[in-house]
Amino acid sequence: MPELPEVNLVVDHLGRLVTGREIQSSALFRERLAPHDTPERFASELSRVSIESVTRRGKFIVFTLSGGKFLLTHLRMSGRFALLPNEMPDPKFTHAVFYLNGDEKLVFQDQRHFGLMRVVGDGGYESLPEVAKLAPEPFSTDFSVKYLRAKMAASRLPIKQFLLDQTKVCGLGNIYAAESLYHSRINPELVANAVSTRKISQLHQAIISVLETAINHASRVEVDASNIGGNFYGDDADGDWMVYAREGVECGRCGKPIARIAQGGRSTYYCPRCQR
DNA sequence: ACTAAAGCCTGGCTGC
DNA sequence: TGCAGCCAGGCTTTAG
Repeated sequence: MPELPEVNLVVDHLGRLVTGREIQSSALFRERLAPHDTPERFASELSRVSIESVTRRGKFIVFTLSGGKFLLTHLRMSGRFALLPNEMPDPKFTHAVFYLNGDEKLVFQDQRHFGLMRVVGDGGYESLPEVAKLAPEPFSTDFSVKYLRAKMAASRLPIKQFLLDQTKVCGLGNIYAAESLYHSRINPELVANAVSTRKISQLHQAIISVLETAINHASRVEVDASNIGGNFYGDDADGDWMVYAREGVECGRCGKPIARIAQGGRSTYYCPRCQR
């Protein structure tokens, strides 16, 4: 489900709700949520520890715990959290529960079972392969035009699919990849290494501004503690999107209907006139 | 080293 | 109303 701005929102709210609190005990109900841990180890590692901070790297959520431990979480398509009173029954699709001080529990729900958790001890999470190979954070100076140009020069993927590769650009998903291409007026089927230097600069700027706009939008949204999923645009709202999920709708710039094509088994939305 | 396709899951929606 | 087929904002693994 979530892309960088949504994960950012989840991290903000979790940080506000659970930073400084103690996890008294934990339970893992679906083993494959945490394939590196047994339910026993998951429960024992995540008991009597406090949550020092909640941060983000790419689309991973990082709980920094006392004792030098971390809990790395990825929401994938449908993962979300809820902070609930202990006496409430666990909601549908609850795969892990963290019982906090104060008679509240943080539950992790995941309808599609794609989400992942991993308990990390010595060595920290940054050296884990799935984290180490991530591209630089899009708001960092490491994510420069020069960096993007070098990565694009080495890829023969259509630019849309290139943008979804978290080792090349991190934080974009299907929505914001399409939006970034719309704003920089690049055809999604254009091969990455064929994009002009000038267009690469525009794309670089578009990625940052599209993510910033969404994060700003998210900051004005109230989140219910019982549904911390980051879906701040609602299920079928247009959001601020110019192309995503707008097939057939007139382009906001030129009036031509937005088109939808399939790329790598995913839908891509774009304006055939503005994005030649 | 890079790319294409299948796979992981469930549920909601559409069209017959 | 039922049912098949499609779709969904992510990522990994396997095969080429």
